[in-house]
Amino acid sequence: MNAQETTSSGRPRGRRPGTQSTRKAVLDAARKRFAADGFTATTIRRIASDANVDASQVMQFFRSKDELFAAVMSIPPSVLGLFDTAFDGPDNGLGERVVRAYLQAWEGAPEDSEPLMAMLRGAIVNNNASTQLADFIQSRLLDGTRGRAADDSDTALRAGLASSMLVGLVISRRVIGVPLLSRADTAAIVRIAAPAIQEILAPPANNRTS
Amino acid sequence: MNAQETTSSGRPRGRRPGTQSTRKAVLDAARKRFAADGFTATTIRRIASDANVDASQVMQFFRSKDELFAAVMSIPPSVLGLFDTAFDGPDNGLGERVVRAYLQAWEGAPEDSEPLMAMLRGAIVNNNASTQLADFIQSRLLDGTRGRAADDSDTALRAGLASSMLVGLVISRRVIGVPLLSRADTAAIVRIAAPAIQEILAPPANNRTS
DNA sequence: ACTTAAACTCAACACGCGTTTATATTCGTT
DNA sequence: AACGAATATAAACGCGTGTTGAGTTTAAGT
Repeated sequence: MNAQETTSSGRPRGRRPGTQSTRKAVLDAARKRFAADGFTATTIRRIASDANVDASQVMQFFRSKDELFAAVMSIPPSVLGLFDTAFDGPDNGLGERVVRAYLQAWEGAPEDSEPLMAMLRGAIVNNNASTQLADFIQSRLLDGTRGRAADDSDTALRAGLASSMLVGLVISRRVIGVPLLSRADTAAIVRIAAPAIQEILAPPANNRTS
Repeated sequence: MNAQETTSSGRPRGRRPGTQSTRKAVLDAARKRFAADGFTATTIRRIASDANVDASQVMQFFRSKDELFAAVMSIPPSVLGLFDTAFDGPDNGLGERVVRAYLQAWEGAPEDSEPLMAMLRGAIVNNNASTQLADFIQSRLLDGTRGRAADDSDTALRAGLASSMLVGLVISRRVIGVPLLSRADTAAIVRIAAPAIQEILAPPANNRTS
């Protein structure tokens, strides 16, 4: 099955897939909506209307709301790069670089932050999103901490812990909207949070287990 | 208006309010459901069925889904006490006591943790919940830190920051379900997180601003 | 010209939701 | 016994949802 009529020269017949401009428009609208309103509150009809497209076209390109959401959620490479480079350089200042990386990822350019916000908002309601966010929290810092200190069994735990705490900070600022935290500027937050994260990722010897 | 038929002795007529057993059953079922499934995924019909009650009775006792949710979310006094007492004692060990208080509040007895879980899960979708959680994050630690250190302008910020981070930890463990963090036992988490929180709430002098 | 498939439009379906209305039953009070 | 409020039951309403299918138009191939 799935056989396609071919000419003698083996080329497919019929109209060729055009510019994917419509698909792109839908994807853009979906990313914005999911990031702003969350998974449940976002409707396919609304996305379609935002993209000036019929709702059934959305279903044609992406096969369901879940698949559309999954397509929106993937973490942009530019964000991954942000975290990778955060670990370059000496232990000294590690906490600050990591905190900055988190804040920048979630508060930087819309193309970067929207998928992350969608992931964050969706994680409570959508299984796909919570798995993805769990992966993110669990593994993102691992590369950075690996080989940095004596490789105890709790290096991974430390990485996950720091990550979860920083995600909590972002949630409070951007999702819940705690006034005190939303209002505070990046510099103040970095100043306070950086030493704490440093303490977790590269603790002084007297706090370590082994 | 709202006048009620009264007898000559001024007492109201008609059947008196009975035991509130049904209302209580609904409230219990709702608390469990909201905590487990979140606001949107929880339906009134399901709550009613859990409580062996007709859905329209739920509407009679609580006037809407939102009001029912609000009734469920209030933070239990026993939890508030937990935080109050966490700040008794010396600066030394403050971080550990606070971390323990958070973990215990969210992982202790169901009567304590369910409203908090409902609040957490609801905060993404329900305005009421996010306001309540914002209040919680912003103010819970304030009492504890007040008067503890020189009362800089950023004492409140430090309190909110620590709170948001610990909430992030709880979200990762209990809502998102990051395997690494869910699996880890309380002792390990306290050991790693306590110094970081201590660093935020009662930082060494060289990290402070004023 | 004719065929094929992609892109698009329109209308409808089935379902579950929060909520309302109407009606029946219980039961303390007069 | 009669009343009236508290409580319970049953059926339905209106709406928005994700999703489907049928039909039309457009573009690329022979």
